[in-house]
Amino acid sequence: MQIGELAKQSGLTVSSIRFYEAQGLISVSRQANGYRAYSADAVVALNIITSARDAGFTLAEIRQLMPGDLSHCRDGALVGALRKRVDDIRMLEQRLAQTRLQIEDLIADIEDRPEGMTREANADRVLKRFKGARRTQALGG
Amino acid sequence: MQIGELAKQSGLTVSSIRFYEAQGLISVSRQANGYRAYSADAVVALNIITSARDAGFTLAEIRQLMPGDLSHCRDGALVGALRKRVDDIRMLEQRLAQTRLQIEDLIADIEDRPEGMTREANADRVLKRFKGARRTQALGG
DNA sequence: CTTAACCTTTAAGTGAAGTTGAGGGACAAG
DNA sequence: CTTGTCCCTCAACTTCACTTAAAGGTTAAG
Repeated sequence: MQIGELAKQSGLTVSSIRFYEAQGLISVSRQANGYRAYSADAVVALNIITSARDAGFTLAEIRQLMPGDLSHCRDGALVGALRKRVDDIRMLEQRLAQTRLQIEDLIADIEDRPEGMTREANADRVLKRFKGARRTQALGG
Repeated sequence: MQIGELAKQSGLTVSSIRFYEAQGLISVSRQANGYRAYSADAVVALNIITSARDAGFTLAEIRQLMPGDLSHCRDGALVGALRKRVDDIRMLEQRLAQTRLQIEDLIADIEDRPEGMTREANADRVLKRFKGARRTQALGG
């Protein structure tokens, strides 16, 4: 598969794919003419990258997480790579769940202001809930 | 409250708060000496902005969504956008969970290698399953 | 009156994540 | 052998979300 086809299948632009390669997130072999030659795995890799990015991982973080080439894994190495993938997905899931809970709390706070409560009283009420709920906010890693 | 105090209470920097103001996300009145004068509501507003940003909204989007006055939060645009984001995250979580289960099954399968099968034959067997399993993955979004 | 900790503005700088453009090569169809 | 559509590299540009710097005003304490 050439880069244009991969772009279509992954929904990314050609330039983004080249950019990800330059950043060390993916690697690729070349045809005799210098064109990049991708296997179907590349679509999966790009989908993982996109999901991770959507979940708030930086490209630098994703570079750490991405296994090199799954097809070169043999026996123990393959299981190792798969386990690592499972761990990565678990991390992603945790981050997503946390973000979602934070938003759900926020919606509840916005909507639950009791009738007749002053803005200031509500602000206090909301603040108290925030301080409890928003401890684990930082996305960095 | 002056801007330094608001920065402490919100966990943002003074410069971020001024930046948000310059971007039209918040407004503020002034003391006689020109200093910004914030009410307790500002802390809540900044927490909403931070949550929305963590959820992937750009500042431009947040500017559209932010109610001018917190007491009119029921107006719905903000809550509606937040709910949609929650739905998106839920879908992503489901896909990730499914992918993870597939990989975990696969690991179990590898470790269950039939007696007498060479490691290489097993790797081939597993890789074929892997490619099959990942076809239904659709992590993107 | 000085010092220190606040605050003000405007402008420029930074880092992440790409996008765009220049200048060219590869290759199939007519 | 031109035309068109792919592809290549490399460098510059853009957008977003801030941060930092420069130059100075305000206020309380000693």
